[in-house]
Amino acid sequence: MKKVSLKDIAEMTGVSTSTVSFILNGKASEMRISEALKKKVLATANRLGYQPNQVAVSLRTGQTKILGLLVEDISNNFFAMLAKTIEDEAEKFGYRVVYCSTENDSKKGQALLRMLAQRQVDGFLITPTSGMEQDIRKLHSQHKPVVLMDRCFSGMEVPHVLVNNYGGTSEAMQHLIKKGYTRIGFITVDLGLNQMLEREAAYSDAIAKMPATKAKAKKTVLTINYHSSKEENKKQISKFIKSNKLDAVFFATNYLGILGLECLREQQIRIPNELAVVCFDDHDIFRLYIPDISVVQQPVEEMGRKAVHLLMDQLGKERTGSKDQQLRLNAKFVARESTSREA
Amino acid sequence: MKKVSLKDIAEMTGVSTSTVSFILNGKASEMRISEALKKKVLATANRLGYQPNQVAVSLRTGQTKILGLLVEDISNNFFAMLAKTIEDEAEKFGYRVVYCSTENDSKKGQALLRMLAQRQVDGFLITPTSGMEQDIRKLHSQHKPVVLMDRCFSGMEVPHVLVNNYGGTSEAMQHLIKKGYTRIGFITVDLGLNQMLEREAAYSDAIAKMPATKAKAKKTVLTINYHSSKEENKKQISKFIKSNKLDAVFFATNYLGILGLECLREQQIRIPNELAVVCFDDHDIFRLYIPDISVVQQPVEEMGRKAVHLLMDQLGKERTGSKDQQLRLNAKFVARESTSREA
DNA sequence: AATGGTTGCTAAATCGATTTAGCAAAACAC
DNA sequence: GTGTTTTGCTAAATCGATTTAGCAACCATT
Repeated sequence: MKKVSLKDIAEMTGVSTSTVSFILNGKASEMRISEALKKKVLATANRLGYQPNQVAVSLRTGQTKILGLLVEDISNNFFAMLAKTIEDEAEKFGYRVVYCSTENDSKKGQALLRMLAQRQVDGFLITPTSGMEQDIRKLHSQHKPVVLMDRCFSGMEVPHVLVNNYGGTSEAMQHLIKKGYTRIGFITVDLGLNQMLEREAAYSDAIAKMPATKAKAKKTVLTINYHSSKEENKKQISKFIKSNKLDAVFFATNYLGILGLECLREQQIRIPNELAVVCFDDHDIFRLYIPDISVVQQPVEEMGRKAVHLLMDQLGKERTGSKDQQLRLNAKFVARESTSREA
Repeated sequence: MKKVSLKDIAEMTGVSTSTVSFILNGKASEMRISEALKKKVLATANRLGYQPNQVAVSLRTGQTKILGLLVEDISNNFFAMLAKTIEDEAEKFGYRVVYCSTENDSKKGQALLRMLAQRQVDGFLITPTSGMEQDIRKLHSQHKPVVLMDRCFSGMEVPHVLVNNYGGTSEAMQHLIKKGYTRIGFITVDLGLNQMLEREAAYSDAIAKMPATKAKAKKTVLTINYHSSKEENKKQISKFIKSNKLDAVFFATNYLGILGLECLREQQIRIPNELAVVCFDDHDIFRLYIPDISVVQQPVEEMGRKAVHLLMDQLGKERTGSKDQQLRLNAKFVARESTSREA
C-alpha cells in the first residue's frame, strides 16, 4: 500500500490530473465535468483512500494554513490554556497551530522564529521575550501577520492583546490594604518584561497612596533571578519575608507564587495568619490549596480568541468590524482565604 | 522586502540554481565549485538573508523532518512534560514536533491522525485512545513509523513504551496495607484504557491477598464517567467514600486525584487522619499540597526519550543497539504525608 | 593533432498538487 | 452547410527546492 497521488487516480480512471483535481476540489460543475465522470473519479479516489499531499498543496498555493505560536513555556498552565483556546479558535478558520516554547531564551526564540518562517507559517502568535524585539520588528516590516500577546514593546505598532495588569494589581492591593495589611512585599522576576513592570508600578503606586495613618508602609520589592536555582530562590524569598517582617506578599506571576508556596511550606509559615498571599494569574494549585489563594485572574480564553481574530484580520479574513488592533483586557481579582486572617 | 528564493540568488550572481543549491548545502567541493564563486554566492545569500523554503525542500526530498505527537490533553501536566522531553530529544536528531490533543475523543483523534498524515509527518508518537486501534493498525501496515506511549492495545505488534502500572500500584498498595489501612477504595475512569485496567488489576490482587486477619477487606471500585460534569463526579466520589466507610482511597490517574482533593476539601474530610490518599502519577499539586500526597511517579523523561529513540530506529537513524521494540519502564512509589495518619 | 582526463558548471527532471489557457467535438443557429 | 457557442476535458506552467546526467573548456599525454 503505497501513497496514492492525484496522478494515480488520473491514470486509473483514464483522465487528466487537472480533471481529478477539479472534481476533488468541488469545482466539477464550475468546470463542467460530466456527472458520470465525477462519480467515477470520486469513487476511485474513495476506494484508494486518497489523501492530498498538503506539502505539495502548500507549495503551489503559497498557504500552509498553519499558524506559529511562540510561548514562554508550554508546560506552564497559563500558556497551555492559552494554546488550547487558540488552537480551538484557529480551527474554526481552517488553521492549524504549532506551538513552541522559548523558555525565555532569546537565542532559542530567534531560532524558533526563523524555523517557523522557513516552514512558511501563515502567521505568528507570540508572547515575546525581551530579546525578540528586533526579530519581531523584522517580521512585521516584511508584512508577515503577527500578533503579540500578554506583553509587548513600548512604541511598537504591532497588533497585540494585553491584560490590564495595572488595574488587576491595584484591585488586589486595595483589598489587602482594606484588610489591614500594612507590610506588603512584592516579588517579581528579572526578565524585564513589561507586564511585570506594570504590575510592579501598580504595587508601588498603591503603597505610595496608602493612608497616612499607616505611616510606616514602604515599598519592599524582591526581584528573583529567573535563571537561578529553585533552592537559591526559595532562600531569597524566605529571607525577604522574614527580614522585612512582612504580613502580606504579592507574587507577580504564577510560577513565583508556586515557588512561594513551596517555600512557605518548608518554613512552616502559616497562611493567612502569619502571612497573606496574593498571586497574579490563577492556577489549579491556588484554587485547591488549603487555604485557597487569592489571585488576579487573567482572561485567558478571551485573550486567545481575540488574538486569533486580530491575526485573521491581517490574513484578510475580514471579520466584521475589525477596529482596534491593540487590545487591553480586564483582569479580575478573586479574594480567597489566603488574604483573610482571623480577627 | 519580498521573499528571497534560490533563483533570486542565482540571477544576482549570474549562475544557475543548481550551483547555488550545491554551495548552500555544503556540497561545493564535492561538486568542484571554485572557491571564488563559492564565496560570492555565500556572500549574496547572506546579504539577502536567504532562508530556504522548507515546504519546497520537503516536497522534493520527501522528508518533512516533523514528528506528530498525539496526546490526550496537552494542558495536563503529565502530557506537557512528556511533550517537552520528546521535543528536546527529537531536536537532537534534527526533528521538530507538532503536538495535538485528542481529548479522548476518537473522532477527533482520527481526524488529527489523518491531518498529520496529510502534512506528511515523518513519524507518529501516540498516546492512543480506545477508538484509535484501527487507524493505528493502518498506519503501521503502511510502514509509517509509529510509537505508542503510556498505553497500547493487546496483541498489537507496534513498538511502544509503557509503564509498569501493575508494579507501581502494587507497591503503593503494600504501603497502605502495612500502614494498617483496611478499607481501601479505588477510583478509576471509564475510558477502557489498558493502563487503567492494569492499575485496577494490581489493586484487586492486592486486596485479595490481604492477610486474613483483616477479614473484611473487600474490593471497592468506583468508575467515574469521563464525560460527566465535574460536579456530578465530585458527588459520586464523596458518596463512594462515605457509603463505603473508606479509610484510604487510590486514584488511578492525576486528574482524578485532583478532582478528589477538590471534593475532599469541600466535604471537609481531613487527610490523612480521616482518609488516606494515593494517586497514580505525580503532579505539582500533590507535591505542594498540605499534607503532601503520596504518589506513584512515572518516569516521564525516560518514556519520552525512549519513545523518540524507538521512532528514530524506524526512521533508519540506526542508533547503536536497538534491540527491544516494546519497553516497559518502572514506576516508583513515593510515600508522603497523605498516607501516614497519626497513631 | 588526436585522445583522454579534469575542472567547473548547468539543463532539465522531479516531488504533487493547482490553475490558466485552450482544444476538439458536439450542439445550435440560420 | 457553414459559422458560432457550448460542452467537456486536457496540456502545460507553476510553486522552490534537489539531484542526475552531461556539456564545454582546458590541460596533459603521446
